[in-house]
This record gives sequence, C-alpha cells and structure tokens, in this order.
Amino acid sequence: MNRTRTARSGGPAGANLGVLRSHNTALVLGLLRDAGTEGISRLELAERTGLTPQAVSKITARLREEGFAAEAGRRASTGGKPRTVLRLVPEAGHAVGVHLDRDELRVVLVDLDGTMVGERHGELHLGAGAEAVLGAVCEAVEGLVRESLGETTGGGAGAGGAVAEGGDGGVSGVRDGGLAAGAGLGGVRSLLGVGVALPGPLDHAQGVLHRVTGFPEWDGFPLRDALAERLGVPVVVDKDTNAAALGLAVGGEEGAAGRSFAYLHLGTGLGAGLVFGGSVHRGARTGAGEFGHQVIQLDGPRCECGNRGCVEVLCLGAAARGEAAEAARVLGVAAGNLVGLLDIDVVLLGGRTVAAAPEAYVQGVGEVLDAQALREGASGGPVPVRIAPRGERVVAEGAAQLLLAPLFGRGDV
Amino acid sequence: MNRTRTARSGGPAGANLGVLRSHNTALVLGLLRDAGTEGISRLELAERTGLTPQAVSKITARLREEGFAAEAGRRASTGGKPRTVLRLVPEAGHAVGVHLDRDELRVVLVDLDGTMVGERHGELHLGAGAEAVLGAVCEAVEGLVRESLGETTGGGAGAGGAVAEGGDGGVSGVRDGGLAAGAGLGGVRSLLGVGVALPGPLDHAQGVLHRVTGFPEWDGFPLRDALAERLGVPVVVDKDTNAAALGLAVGGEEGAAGRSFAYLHLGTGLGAGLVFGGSVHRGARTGAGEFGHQVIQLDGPRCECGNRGCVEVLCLGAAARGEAAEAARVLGVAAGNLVGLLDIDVVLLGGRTVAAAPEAYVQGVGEVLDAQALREGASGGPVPVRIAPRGERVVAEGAAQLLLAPLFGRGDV
DNA sequence: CCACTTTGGCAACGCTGTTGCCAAAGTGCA
DNA sequence: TGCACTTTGGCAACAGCGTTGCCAAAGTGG
Repeated sequence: MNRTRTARSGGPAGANLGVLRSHNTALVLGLLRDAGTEGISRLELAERTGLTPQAVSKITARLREEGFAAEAGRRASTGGKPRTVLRLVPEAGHAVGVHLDRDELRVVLVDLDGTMVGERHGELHLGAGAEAVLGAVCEAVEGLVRESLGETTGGGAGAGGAVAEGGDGGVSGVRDGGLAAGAGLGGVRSLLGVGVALPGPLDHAQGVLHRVTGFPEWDGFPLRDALAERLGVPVVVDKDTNAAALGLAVGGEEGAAGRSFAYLHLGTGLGAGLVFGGSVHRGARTGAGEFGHQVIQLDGPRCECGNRGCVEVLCLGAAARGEAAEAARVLGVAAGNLVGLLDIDVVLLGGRTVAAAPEAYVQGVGEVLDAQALREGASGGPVPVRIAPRGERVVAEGAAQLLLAPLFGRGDV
Repeated sequence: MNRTRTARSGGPAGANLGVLRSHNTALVLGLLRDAGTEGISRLELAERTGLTPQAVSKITARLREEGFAAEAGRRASTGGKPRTVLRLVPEAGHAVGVHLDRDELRVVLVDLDGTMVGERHGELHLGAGAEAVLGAVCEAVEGLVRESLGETTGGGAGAGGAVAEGGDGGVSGVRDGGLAAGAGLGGVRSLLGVGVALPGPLDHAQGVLHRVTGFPEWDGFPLRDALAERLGVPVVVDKDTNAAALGLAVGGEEGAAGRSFAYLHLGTGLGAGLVFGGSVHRGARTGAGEFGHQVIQLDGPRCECGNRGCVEVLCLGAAARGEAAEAARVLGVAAGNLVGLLDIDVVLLGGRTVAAAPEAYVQGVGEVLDAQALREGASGGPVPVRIAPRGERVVAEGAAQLLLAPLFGRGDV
C-alpha cells in the first residue's frame, strides 16, 4: 500500500503526503504533551511549528475527533477573542515498559503523557532460562494491563490509528500480522505495545539479543518476536541505558527537548546512554554507549573485559573500597573525555552506586568538568552535572517511551 | 514568505509542500550524483527513494529543465523498452572550498560532482591580522573563480533556484541581502558560495570564531559575514576536521553514504571529525571532535592544555621522538575508546604526521582495535582502519561540500 | 451600545505525489 | 515480416496536504 515503507533499507527515503501529514501531526502531538496540564493554544502551536494557524486547526480537529486531544478552557483575552486552550488526552493511549535486569524485573504501565498508572516489581533470575523468563514477563505484563485497563476498555481512540501511519518507526508491526484476533493483549485497544530494556549487547532494529554478559544461553535469542507473538502487541527491545536516556530526553525537566546529554549509569557495570539533539544515538549496531571500558590509564590494572585501565575497574573499584571521592574523580575524567568529544549540554548520573552517595558524585564529576572548562575557556561555561530524576524507575519508564516516542515525532526510535 | 523558515529557533519545524518538494528533489539529486558518470534510470530512482515512478518522472523533468540533470543514453533492454539513463550535469553548479591553516592557504573550486576544477595554494600567516588574511583569501577566491568560470559564465542553471528552497540549511543568505548587485562574485551565476574551514574553536551556526589557538586577535571575529560581504556570495564556516569529515562522507568510496565514521587528523594538533549516519556531528556549540585532549593516562605527563595524560601529548610526543609504533598504539587506545563509545563503522586517519608513516599508523591502530573486538566478540568483526583518501586536499574539498551538501540532502549542514 | 481586536472555522485554491490509462520502444517467436 | 508480449514513461484526472481569502464568533474598551 504505502511504497514509502517497503523501500526502506538503509537508504534515504522519499516523502509523500502521508509522511508529511504524520510528521506534522506528531509535531503537534509532541507540543501538546510538552504543554502538560497547562495546555497550549492553536496559535501558539502554529508559532512553534511554523505551520499556518489554519493548518494547526485542521490537525487539532482530527486529533480531537480521534480522541487524542481536547479543549481545556481558554486563556485571558488580550483585547479580542480569548484563545482556546488544547491539551493532550493522556488516557487515549498506553504503553508498557519492562526493565529486565540480571536479578529483578520491573514492569510499568504509562499513559500518553508518560505518567505511570501501574507498576509491578519483583525478583527474577535472568539465567533461569528463556521459557521461565518469558513466562514471568508475560504474566506480569498481562496482569498489570488487565488490572489497570480492564479486558476490553477502549480508553479513547483506537491505538495505531492515523497518527503513526507512514511513520518510519521500528515498531514491529506484529499486531497486524498473522495472529489470531483477540489473542494476548490484542483486545486492549488503547495499548500501543510493550518496550523491553535489558543490559547486554543486542540488536535494537531486529530485537535480537547478542551476548547478555554472564548469560550465554540468551545469545542470539529473538526476544522481540518471541514476546510479540506471546503478547499479541508490538514489542520493541533496547539496551537499558538507551531506554533510560530516551526516557530522560522525553520527560526531562527544563526543556531537555532538542538537547544533547549523556546519561551515565553506575550499577553492576558502567554504561552510558547518549542523546544528541533529542534522539538516542545507538550507533551502527546498537553498540554505542560502551563507556565503562574506555581506557583512561594506559597499562593500568586489568579489567575483567581483558583490557587494562578501563574506567569501570578504576571507578567501581574505588567505589567498592568506599572511596567515593576517588571514584567520582575517575568518573569525572572519563566524563570529561566524553563531553569534549561530543560537545553535549548536560551529564546525568544514575544507578545504584551513584544513589548511595549522590552528592559525592555530582561534586566530584563536576569539579573535573569545571576545571576542564576553565582551561579551555569554553563558551557558555562548564557542562553541568546532575542526578538523573526518577530513580530506580528510569529504565522501565524509558522502555515504555520506546513505543510512545514515535507518536510524538521525537527521536527516530 | 515561507513561515517555515522564520519559525526555526531550535524547536521542531513543521513541513509544508515546499519542504516536501525540496526534500524529494534533493534526494533524487543526491542519487544522481552518487551514480556518477554511469547514470541511473528513473525506475531505479523510484526504487531507491520509495517514490512512485511518476513522481520521479516529474522531479527529473524539472531538474532537466533547470539544467541540473540530462539524459545519457539507455540501458540494455530486458524484454521491453530499455530504460533511459539520467545523469547529473556537474557544470550546473560550483562551490569554492577554502582551507585556512596556521601557515598556509588552499583554495579549490569544485563542481556539483565534487570534482576539483581549479586550485590555488600558498603560504599565509594566520597571525598577520584580519585585514591581510581576508584580503589574501578574497584575492585567491576571486582570482580562481574568474580564471575558471569567467566573468559572467552561467555554466548552466541559475544557482539557488528551486532546489534549495525551503531547505533549512545554514547558508547565510547574504546573497539576496542588502548588497549592491554585481558586487564581488555575485555575477557568476553557477557559483553557490564559499566554504571556509579552519582550526580553532568556532561557531558554525553563526560563522564566528572563538579562540583560534595561538592567535588571540581572531577571538570573536565574524568571519562568515565579513567574507560574505566582501565576496557577495553565501559563505559557510566550519572547523577543519568537520569539513574533512563532511568531504569524506560525501565522496567516500564504497558506499560511505549513510554510514558512520571518525576521521582522526594528526597535524599540528590532534583532532577528530565525527559522522553519524551520513551527517556531521558538531555538537551543541560546534565543539565536538575534541579528541586530542582525551585523557588516557591518569596523572600522566602534562599537556599544554593544562591537563595531564592527554592523547595528544602522548601520541605526538612519541611521534616527535620517532617512535611511530608507540604513537600508533596510544592513538589506537584513544580510537578504541571512541569506537566503543559511538559504535562507528570505520576509522579514517589523515594529516601530516600520519602521512609520514601511514602503514605504521594503520597497523598500530588496527592492532588495538582488533584486540578489542576479539575480547568483546563484536558482531561484524573489528572496525577497519584506513588512510583517508585525498591527502592534503581533504579539508579544502570538504569545505566546498559545506555549500554542496545541502543541495543533495545529505547531512544538515 | 458600538468600534475595535483577536480567534478560528468555511470554502476555494495551488501544489504535491498517486492512480489509471496508453503510446512508444524494445524482444521473441511464428 | 508480422504479431504478441514486455517494459518504459508521459498525459490526464485525482486525492489530500497546507495556504489564502473571507467572515462569524467572542471578547475588550470607550
């Protein structure tokens, strides 16, 4: 039907009217979301998008008809007819985010706004075998969805309607595929799909795992398709750090939209999620963000990866010895390398190790970056360092955004 | 006139029919260029872009009418009417690339194809003062253009026609501004503009220099506007490494289009140009690519930047001592950090230091990356290392691409 | 109460890529 | 040599996008 989609194989894509329409619709939807409960007027939308007011009127009329947007009062008059305020209808769509870690499972259900409306959390051993893990995930997801959204509750408009059409997202599309109607969660109309985030190296585009560190039995497992078939809804898979970064890019405070940052995660290992201009940088093979095995001490102590002087062994080693200040200094040097190389706006820190002594890390990393900026006379001052918001839910909520983000035109998920 | 352009201030941009048209036109033009002298048929264009054959026919008809494309024979029949082959008309447009280095000046003139059709090269001291430098640049540019293109030679279609319209490129637009008609090079119709590449930190978007290392008198100098006013054509300014990277992204051998790579330049200093998915990554403040002051030896020898253990001081120090192998090993470690962090496809090496012992560097860096890939069991094997093509002209030719690339829809120059 | 300002919908429009159709230009077999 | 068949690619009509011109609706201010 839509040739634009079929011809996509890495090459550049031509755009037709359908693509144009969904692009602009996604843009408007994104601004509606960013406006939150406060809402935004048609004319403001026109100004921000560069579209004419009339075009915005047509687009918002469609969105209202489909249930994604609604009128919400009006602004004060400035001497003429007051502007009508529009807002997103958060209940018109939902997405599930799954955080699959080495020893625990967290499942959240969020609405279009990104607000969490349900959660499940428990222990789970990743090495327990595919069948057991998949079963646990499916049970948690289905239970949570049915509990929160009911059996066939529509919530609002039909998901997967006009909005995502023609988009180039990586959504699997299994939903429309050869699956018996009514199977799994296919009946829950407002459910857009399930995003899954987990550690190991993997292929985001295909949804296939490579070598989850320490669990060789997952090597080559087609997680996306396996889950999509069981659940009957689209599934997207990504690295945990990428999901977290996406979540932070979307819901970031003070205008993170369109900005660039690095999310450094200190947990069992040390990884990074990179966001440039609002979209997650995954690299050619979803391998970007290998921050922990950056060498910062030539011929330094041996790391378990086989190399010498990696940040991970230096930083986490110091942290394990209780030397948070030294760990922060080492992390700061590596972060400085990254900041200089990529010219980002902010560094966000997260993960268990950081949570144990947040102030020490923010200060320690900040000092190194400040000194660097001072030396270079950087325009705009030093790059700020902050603790990433949302704490332990950052990955799961970001995973849900793997499904939501394409609707809003942010990032090329 | 075009609201799309006025509303752009960092935020997302709505698209109208004009944007759609120029997007598709640029796409087709890009494929025509990539096809080279061999040409490409309408149906192939349709397949590659995802547009319908009829849409391609309309677009190519416009391009032929405007002089940018022409028919060039036909393919062998496969049982029906043979396909007509189309090709780019290189003479329909030209761009000047200026490489302004600390002690020399190189100016090249290239056609739409990127083929060099003229060159000037000489010594120039960057510290000689703005007036002297600008004068020398303008003299070289004007002399080269008039010598190669003549006083008012059209070459082909009018530059700046329907193609770039509605595009969001950073082209200055001074040409249409408040300049007396016929001033400078405004009369040379096929000339799209001048791209200037130089070392120091600078602001690509505004075309303003920051602190060219060692030449404080350039701090804050509005190079783009100053040159645009003198020459009477659009001017774009960028860092030398970015320009080189752009040039390599465009003219790269074996399908560099859409790929990701890092260009490491070892000259007076050590810098990098990054290309992700075919577009140059400049970062928030055109500061990306600060590769040389990456710390790879905690508390190592002091670098002139004030920090300790930077790659630059270690690598170039070893090179100065004649220890190319050690320099390559150090460079390899830093390159490995970069490759792991960004998951790129290729590493390209260039610059005087590398040119002195190319094999040693390719082998030394390659060994480090191979070992890293082996340890990680990287899918797809190790990242290849190669010498960047084009030698000493890489920056100047890339600078010219600052003007050409927007026409072809590659990168967001 | 009326002049004025501002919002935002209706209708006509221009332009995009798309679809249906068919002439043109080949091959291949009788 | 002729005819059936395949493939290319232009012409014309079309659907749908954002745009423009116009005007009713809904406020403020004197």
